[in-house]
Amino acid sequence: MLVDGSSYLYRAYHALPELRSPKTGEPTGAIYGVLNMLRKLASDYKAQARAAVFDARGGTFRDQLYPQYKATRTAMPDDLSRQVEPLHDAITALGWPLLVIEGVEADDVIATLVEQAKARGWRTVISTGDKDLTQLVDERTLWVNTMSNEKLDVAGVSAKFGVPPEKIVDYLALIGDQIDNIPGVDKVGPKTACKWIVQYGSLEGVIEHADEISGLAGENLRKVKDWLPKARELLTVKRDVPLPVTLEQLTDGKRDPARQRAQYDRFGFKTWLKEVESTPAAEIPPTPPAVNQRGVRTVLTEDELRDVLLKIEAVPLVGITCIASADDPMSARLVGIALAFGDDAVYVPLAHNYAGAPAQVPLESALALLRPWLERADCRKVAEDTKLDSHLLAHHGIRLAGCVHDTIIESYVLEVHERHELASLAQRHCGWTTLTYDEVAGKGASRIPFAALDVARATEYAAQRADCILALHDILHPRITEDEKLTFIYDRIELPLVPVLFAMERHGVLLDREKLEAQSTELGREMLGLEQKAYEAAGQPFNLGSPKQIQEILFERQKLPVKKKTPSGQPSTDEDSLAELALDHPLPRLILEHRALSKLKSTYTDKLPKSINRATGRVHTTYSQTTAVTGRLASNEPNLQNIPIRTAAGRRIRACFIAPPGAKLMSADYSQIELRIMAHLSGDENLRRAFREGEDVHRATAAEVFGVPLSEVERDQRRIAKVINFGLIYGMSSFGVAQNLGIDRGTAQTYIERYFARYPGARRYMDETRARAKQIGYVETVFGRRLWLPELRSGAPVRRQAAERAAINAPMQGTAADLIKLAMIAVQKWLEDSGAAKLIMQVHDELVLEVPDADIERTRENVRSLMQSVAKLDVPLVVEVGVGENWDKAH
DNA sequence: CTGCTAGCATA
DNA sequence: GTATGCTAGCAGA
Repeated sequence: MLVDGSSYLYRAYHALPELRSPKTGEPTGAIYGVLNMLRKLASDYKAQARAAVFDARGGTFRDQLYPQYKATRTAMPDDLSRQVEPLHDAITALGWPLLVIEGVEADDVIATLVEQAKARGWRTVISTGDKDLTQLVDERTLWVNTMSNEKLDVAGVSAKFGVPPEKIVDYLALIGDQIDNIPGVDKVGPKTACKWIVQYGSLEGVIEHADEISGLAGENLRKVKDWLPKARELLTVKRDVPLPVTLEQLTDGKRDPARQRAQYDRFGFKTWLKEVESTPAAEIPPTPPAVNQRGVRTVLTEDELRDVLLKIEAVPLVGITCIASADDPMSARLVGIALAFGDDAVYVPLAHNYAGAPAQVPLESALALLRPWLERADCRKVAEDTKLDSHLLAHHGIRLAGCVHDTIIESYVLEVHERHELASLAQRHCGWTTLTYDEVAGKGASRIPFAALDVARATEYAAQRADCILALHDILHPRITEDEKLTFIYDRIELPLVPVLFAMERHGVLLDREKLEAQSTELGREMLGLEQKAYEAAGQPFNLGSPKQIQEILFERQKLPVKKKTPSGQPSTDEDSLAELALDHPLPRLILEHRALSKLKSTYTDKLPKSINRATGRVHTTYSQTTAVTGRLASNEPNLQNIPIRTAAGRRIRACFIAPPGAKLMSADYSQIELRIMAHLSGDENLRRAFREGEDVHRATAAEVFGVPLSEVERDQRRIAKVINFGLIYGMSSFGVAQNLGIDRGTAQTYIERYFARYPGARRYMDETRARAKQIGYVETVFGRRLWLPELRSGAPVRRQAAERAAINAPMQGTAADLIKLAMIAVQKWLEDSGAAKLIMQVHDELVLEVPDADIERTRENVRSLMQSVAKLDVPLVVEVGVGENWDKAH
């Protein structure tokens, strides 16, 4: 709730009858008017953060931009200026945060806070008498004039002014602002301004077509067209002014009844005075913080634990978090459990083992007591990373159940771009500064195992976490349920996926350790040979793994031409540059070959055997469900989603992913999933037909772009078409396509134009996506997963264009992610009900299963049909399934 | 030991 | 041109 105090100050002063204090004779009308408004707003809207914002005395950056700014405005009448200080006092006594920032106007402060709110996914109400601020309205930002009771959302702004919020500044620039002394076009008022903007799209459009506009207005337009961009700049609110506060700090302060009494008495506000006097200070409820923090205690005996058990069985939802002995989920063990319920937050230490540690409930007896509650599905829990807690408890033989919610996932669904770890969430949503793991356990080398941590300190940390989990859930979950689309993503996709990923991680993948080690040896041998040749070619030995040394040898000693530079201005030695140099010189080729081998050896053949879990003999990656902003999963420690496939040497590594005796690996991958989604989203007839008729889509594209029959498409033509198809998914430019194909920009542009001529629906879709995203501030997948892209409105072209490309790509990449997640849930369900195979990996558009030999045919057909029928798009979904003794042969 | 850059593996 | 994670080298603490 952001109130433009200054706009109301003037309006209240002029609109209300002159009012004076019977006691002191000082003017009070504006004070009364503004306070009255704030009272009304406070009762009309419950806000998580609020501020009354006023202009500061003195100039702003706009005066520098335009010396005549507000030049015609007369000085503030004395009767009004005398009311400013008392009003500010009264506002703070009311408990409202007050903002008066030097050098910028209230408008800019409000705009900046609106941006902050948007970044947090919050809704905002701007209360102001100033129509200029309708430029800030969007799907989550409402404009209200509390004096006239007028409310405008996006549709309201368009209806009132005839132009949408993002065109308001263009519109205002044409009309001008008499009050601020910003001239517009003479004889142009709301009607003409609206007409022109609708006709030419924008202020730029109007200026471009100035010569075509007839009549007096047209003449006047031509006179001032060079001025108009500046007028617009003056009228555009700044959304990024530095502020001394963030939204989290704009919570209601304490009301000060004593000060209120003194003020109201002095001003002669009798009714309010009575109100304050009749409510004893103690009874005035302080505005509650977003949530109450719970009482924290340590549970050290079985009796206490039994007591806790009675309580958690009686409450509808318990916040739970397990404390682990180590970072790696598969080797960590339980050190303690924290629970939050009702007014309590408790920590049950179970394995603190430092000298002098208090006696604790023995792990085994505690788990025996808690097991029924932990394993019961109808004992409802909310955790902050259910998958992690499930692993920890599973090591101790407990199958955690009843995790009906997960705050990390709630945050991911609501605000994918934010950080989701608990400390950030608590700060953002509750305004709480919490202990972090690094703070209590130390970081880096000085980190101590949690089991060595003082129980009191551990309690503070752990119980606080459980407390935050429950509090955050109360804040986040309602925001999901009030939105049908986000509810689907949360309830039907993300939450049910958690146990699927848990099972995959836990089962793990089998590697052929000997084969990998043999490859390491062989790669090392080949690298040595290349090194010798490289030293010879360079005339001296050097480190082939050092870009810096390569740069010295190639560009300083051998004086080879620099093809491109790194972002830091160094001559680049990346693959493209070296490949170009390799055409004329021997050394770059040797470096490239060495690099390729070195990558495979260091990242894969050396590292993968080290990641085999000693206890299980398998590799257990961790899938992060809350990393990728598009909705994809990410895999780490080790990353199993970037195992090589393109080169022969790379495929040998893939061949080291094997099935146990009596089983095979099965790979099921969606064919051209993102292009199919584009065909669906864009509705392009030509593209849809190609997929419906089962054509090779790159070949079909080549036929269209090069105007040849399908059967006569040449290899090179298909290759070019493929690059364009991918470019499309990435929000391509001619520059990117040119770069990729090694052709000039003009030729690339010609290809793209021919493409769009043959697929007009695709072009329309791209344009509409960009425009709509800019208008509403976000893009979404077919299933309603939402990505906010505030940079779409950035003034910096590079950032804005990057956001535009993300806006094009995210719906396609994200819908693909939604689809395969739904498929995983369906496949897992089938496997649990009637299959014998195990899901073991996901690589964005591919699922990998470990299948007993006897079950292969059944599994193949069921997995295929489940994946293909997971959703009904406008084009068929096609899944290709392969089976083999290793991952390479399964393709 | 930590944090950064350059480079490169995947979809 | 989209989205990731990991490694080696290197500089500074």
